[in-house]
Amino acid sequence: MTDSTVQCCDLIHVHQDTVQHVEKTMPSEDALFDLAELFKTFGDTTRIRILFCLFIDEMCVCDIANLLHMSQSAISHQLSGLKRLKLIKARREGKAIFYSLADDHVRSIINEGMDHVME
Amino acid sequence: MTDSTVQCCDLIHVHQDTVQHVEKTMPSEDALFDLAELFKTFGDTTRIRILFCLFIDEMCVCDIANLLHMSQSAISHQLSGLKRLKLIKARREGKAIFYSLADDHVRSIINEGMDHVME
DNA sequence: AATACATATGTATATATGCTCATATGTGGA
DNA sequence: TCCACATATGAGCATATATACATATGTATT
Repeated sequence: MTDSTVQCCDLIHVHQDTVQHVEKTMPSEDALFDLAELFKTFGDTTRIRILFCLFIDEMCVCDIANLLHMSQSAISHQLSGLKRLKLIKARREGKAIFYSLADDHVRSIINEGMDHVME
Repeated sequence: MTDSTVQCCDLIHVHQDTVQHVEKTMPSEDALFDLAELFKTFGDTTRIRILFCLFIDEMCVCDIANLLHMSQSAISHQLSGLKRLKLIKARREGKAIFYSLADDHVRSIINEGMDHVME
């Protein structure tokens, strides 16, 4: 029994080739962290609703707050997180700051999830 | 100014047609909840790593626990959540219970996310 | 410069969540 | 039936997080 063979369940279910295959295809710790952070971001109805708003058009903070019936602070905090992950971008116009989707990848990920939920 | 026109930012940025478009395309509360729950599930490195294991082959609980160097209890708890969302399915074989992906949709959602993270 | 407005941000709090530990359930063998 | 093994599950704890509240920052107008 080698290091990469896992002994468990009284039998050896996971053999060396499977273990190696898993270890080869398992993303790096960094990639796993980023991936989890991305999905975690989509894992909140407020953020998803914000993104659905931006699917239609760019909007300023109070536009979104009004549309979603939420406080300016709550929306601003969430926008800050979305911006940190580069899912949205900001554009200043006078006193207002308009947010829009950074790229269409966001849309396709969420649509992919929606397809699964709706089926 | 009608009900569906939002007054904010001293100017009316969001006009009636935009508001209506958003309200039309915004999924129902139930759909938003399910969607968030789905992404929330992918938003944890343990669960993502479990799914990456099952991408390769079906595995029993202690297989996964060994591979991921985690406790049986922790893995079992997470598998329970994944099963509740019908992302994985279980098959009993004697004392062991083998888990596998419920469908390939899971794979495509995660791959879509991975594409975004990796670019 | 002073004020008003739009947004950002720090802090606090309530809730959610992931893991551990202990224990229960289910299965097969002696 | 008794025991060992694989898994499931309930409770508790530590951490993470979403929002509210208060306040700071940045911009335009007068």
